[in-house]
Amino acid sequence: MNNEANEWIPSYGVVLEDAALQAIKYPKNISIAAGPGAGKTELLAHKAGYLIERNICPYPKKILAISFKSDAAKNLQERVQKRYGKDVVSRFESKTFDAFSKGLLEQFLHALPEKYKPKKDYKIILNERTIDDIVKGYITETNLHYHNWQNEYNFNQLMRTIKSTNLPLVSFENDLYSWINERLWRLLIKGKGDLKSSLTFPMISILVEYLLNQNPLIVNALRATYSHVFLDEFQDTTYLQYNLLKTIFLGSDTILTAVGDNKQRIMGWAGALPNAFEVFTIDFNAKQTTLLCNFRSAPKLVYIQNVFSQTLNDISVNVQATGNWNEHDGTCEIWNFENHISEASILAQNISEWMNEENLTPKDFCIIVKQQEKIYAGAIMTELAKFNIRSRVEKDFQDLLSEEIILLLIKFLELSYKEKSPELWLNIIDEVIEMKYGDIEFQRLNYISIEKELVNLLQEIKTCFSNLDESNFNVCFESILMKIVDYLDEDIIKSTYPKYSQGNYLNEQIQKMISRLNYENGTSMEELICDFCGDYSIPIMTIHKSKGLEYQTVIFIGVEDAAFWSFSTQREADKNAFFVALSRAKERIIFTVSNQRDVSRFGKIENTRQTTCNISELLQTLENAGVPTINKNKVTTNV
DNA sequence: CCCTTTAAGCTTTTT
DNA sequence: GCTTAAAGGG
Repeated sequence: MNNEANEWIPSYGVVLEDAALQAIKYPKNISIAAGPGAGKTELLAHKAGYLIERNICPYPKKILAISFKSDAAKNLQERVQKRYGKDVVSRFESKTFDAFSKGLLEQFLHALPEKYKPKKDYKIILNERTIDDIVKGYITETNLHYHNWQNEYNFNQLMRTIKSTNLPLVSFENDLYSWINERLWRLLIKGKGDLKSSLTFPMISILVEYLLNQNPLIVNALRATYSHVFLDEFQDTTYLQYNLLKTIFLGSDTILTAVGDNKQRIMGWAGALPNAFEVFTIDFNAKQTTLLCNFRSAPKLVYIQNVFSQTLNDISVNVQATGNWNEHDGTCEIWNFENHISEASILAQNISEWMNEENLTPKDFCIIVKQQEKIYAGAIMTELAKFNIRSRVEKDFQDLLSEEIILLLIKFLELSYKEKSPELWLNIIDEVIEMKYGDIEFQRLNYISIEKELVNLLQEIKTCFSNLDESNFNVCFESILMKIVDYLDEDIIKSTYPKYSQGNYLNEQIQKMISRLNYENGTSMEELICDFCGDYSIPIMTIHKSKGLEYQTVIFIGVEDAAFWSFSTQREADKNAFFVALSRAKERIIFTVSNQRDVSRFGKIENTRQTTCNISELLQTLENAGVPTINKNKVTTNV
């Protein structure tokens, strides 16, 4: 067996470094520090393949993979499918922490005591601000100690109280927050009048934690279901999530694999544990290992990342650039400007030249800012437009482009102009069969009539689009999308993806999509969809949104005190953020600094460099690694 | 009405 | 840490 295990190699001809192979085969709890570009998704996908193919995760046991973002969860699921196929992926559950706990709550709702049992059709509260109105609108009791309590509590403090609630509920009349909190929980769990039973995701975690503590049999069932658990982006685990993890798996035979990078811990302000890996290693007696390859960045950039990572509060290892590179490949420079106007025009000029000389497309670039995309990238968007280069703030599209219904609609629209793509055709047919005829036996399906219906739909889409009333685009396009929704059947969409049953959510997403389409007279369906998917635009985003992504060229605008305002209080977090931005680039990264910038949102041009937080420490580290600072002030521009 | 104090926004995910 | 609007006091 041991011998056999040593001979195992990853599928698909993928080459993994030794440390990764060891981590895949290690039979106990392990934590893996995987820096930028280390191939963490690939590692987990192959570990899943190894465990299932080798029967180390024996049938009918499963592997559970928990991520924080739905994109990451989906990505991992798809990678396992791609590398190891249906048999492996059918026993691999990749979901987000919230999806996992929501699933548990719904599956075991009956086991909760009546007073903590939400209604079956409870609503999810995403926007916590609405809780303020609920408290003021629905809690009518009076408190002897706080006659005017509605105006005496601090909203953020109340949010913290909710998230640190221990069940069963206790409340003291003379403790304002516990008093409100108890009433709020009861109110939200059961609803009142026209207020439906409603929960936030942190509340779901707390309820599930309580449920499991009260019902050891459910815990045992979970332990028996999952022989292995993968934890992705582990540095971002919150207190609630970690507790739930401990409640379920601590002391069990289930083997845990935690992957992540302390150096990319940028969610601390949102409640991530300060030392998740440390705590995990101790609690679960886990072995620690570190991956040493970077498959993303050119050698010079990896060198700079190594130097920078030594200034971070984490064990520092020298990572090796891996791939088809020459020793001197990679460009990193700091560009200094007098003001944001010259900065924008010089950058746009350079981007245009790079596109022409190196045959790059907009998607090879990314403009990253610390925060407030429209303020920091506003000027460059205008300048790029003068070169006929499109750019867009990706935030407005990212959420929409990860909505299941939007992805479905896009697929149908794509098929209406890509008639000769058998891959897309089969993919859609598969999906339609699963959604509409999932419970019908394989042999009894009438493929011919299913295909015929689809052909009819595509024909209708084409006819409708070619007869489009150009002055009334939104209405006409909506009718096209509604044809697809009708074809799939709204009720079936809602039962396949329950989130669309909530309120008007489905329609809202469709309306958002229509409002973001860039139609001018004569735009073809293909151009419309490709544009919507971002094929023609340079993406503009914050560091947080860029995490996990990579680009040939990265432009970081505004390495200035005014942008890194939290640097004096959140030094580590901001340094980590800077490291995340630095490590997005495959071949070239330019950092810009401007003496003046329009950052006030009220049209006041301000000095952005000299305040008290003094971010220049970061630039100094780069200069020490040999990064040149280039003064771009001499160039004359029309201001 | 003017002055001081206080709070919120700034970076965000999740069915 | 900095900016701005809202709220409270005299």
